[in-house]
Amino acid sequence: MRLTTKGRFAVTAMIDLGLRQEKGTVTLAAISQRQKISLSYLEQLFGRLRRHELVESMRGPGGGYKLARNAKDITVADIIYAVDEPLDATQCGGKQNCHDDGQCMTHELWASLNRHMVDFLDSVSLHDLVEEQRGKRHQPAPESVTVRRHVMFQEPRLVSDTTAA
Amino acid sequence: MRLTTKGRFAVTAMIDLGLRQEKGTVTLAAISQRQKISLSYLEQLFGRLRRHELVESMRGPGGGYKLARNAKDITVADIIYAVDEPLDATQCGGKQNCHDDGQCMTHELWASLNRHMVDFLDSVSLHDLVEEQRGKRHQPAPESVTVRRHVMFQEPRLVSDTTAA
DNA sequence: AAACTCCCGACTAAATCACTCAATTATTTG
DNA sequence: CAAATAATTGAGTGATTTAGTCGGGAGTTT
Repeated sequence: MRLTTKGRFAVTAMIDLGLRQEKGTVTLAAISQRQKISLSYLEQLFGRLRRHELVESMRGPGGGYKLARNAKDITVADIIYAVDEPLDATQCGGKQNCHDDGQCMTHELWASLNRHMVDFLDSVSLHDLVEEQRGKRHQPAPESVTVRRHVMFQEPRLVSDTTAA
Repeated sequence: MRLTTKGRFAVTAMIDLGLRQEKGTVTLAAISQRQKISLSYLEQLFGRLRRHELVESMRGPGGGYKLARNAKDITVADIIYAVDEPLDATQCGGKQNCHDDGQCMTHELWASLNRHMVDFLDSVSLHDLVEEQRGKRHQPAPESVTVRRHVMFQEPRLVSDTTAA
C-alpha cells in the first residue's frame, strides 16, 4: 500500500468537506484556504475522488463539491484508494518476479499485511473522522459491536474559518 | 511506514539465512545466487542488519553470516526497521506541519495505522517464516495463545540449492 | 601470499512525488 | 449576452527517493 501525503491531504480535504457540506456545496478554493492545500493540487485530487464517485460536483457560481453518499458509507480506504490507486503492498500482484516461486517466499506476508491495513482503513469511516473533529467525544459503545468503530483520534482541533468574515 | 522491495529482499534473505545457518555460517554469495539478489545489494542490507544486531558476521574463508539470536526473537518488524529505518507512516513525527494543529486532523489516524502495521509485523517472527518455508504445516495451536502466531503463509516453495553440487 | 569474505562510502539512473500552469467547459447572475 | 464563478483536463517540472552499482579496503584462513 502506498501511504503518501497525497492520501493524507485527500482525507483532510474530505473531512473538511464532510464538516461543511450541509450548507450546500463547498468550493475547492475554500478548502484550499482553510487547510492550506494548493488549489491546483486539490483539483487533481478531487478529479480522482469524483471519478471514484466519492464526491459530486456542481459548476458555476454557487457550485462546488459535496459527498456523493453518506459519510458513514465512505471509508478512509476508499479515499486513499481513489487518489493513490494500487493500495497494494505486495508489489508483485501475481505477475512480476513472482512466477518463479521461491522469489516470493514473502508474498503471502505482504499480502497479509496489506489485508490488515485495508481492514483497518476500511473500519474507519469519514463520518467517524468528522465526528471526532466536531469534538463529539461521547464514547457510546464501550468497545464492542462488530469490528467497526475504533476510538483512536485524540486530536480534536480543526482549522477555523479564516475566510468567513 | 515504508514498504519497499528493500524490506522484502531483507526478509527473503533472512529466511534463507534462517534455513541454513545450522551448518555454521552462510555467505552472501550463496544467498545472492539462491535468491537472485545482487551481492552488492546484499552487502548493503546486511551492513544494516548487523548494525542492528540481527546478524553476526565472520570474515575470511569459511566466514559468512549467522543470526545474532534465536529466530523466534527476530520479528519481521525488526528486519524492516533495520533496513528501512523510519518505519513511520505519520511523516510528521510531531514536528513538521503538525505544530499548527488542524493541519494534522489526520495525524492520529496515521499513527494508529502505523501501530497496527507494526503490531502485525511484530507478531510474525522469522522462525514462523522459516518453518513455513520448511513446509512444516502441523498447525499445533488452533489459533489461541497471546497475539503471536498467525497462520497465513500459503506458499511453501523455496529456491533449491543450485550451487551445492 | 593468496584466496576468501565481509566492510564501507560514494555514485547514479530511473522512478515517483508533490506539486504547478495553462487552457477549457459548464453554470449562474446581471 | 457578458462576466464571473468553478469545476475539468492534461501536460510539465523540480526535488526526492529507490534500487541498485562500483571500487576499493580490511580482517582471516590456508
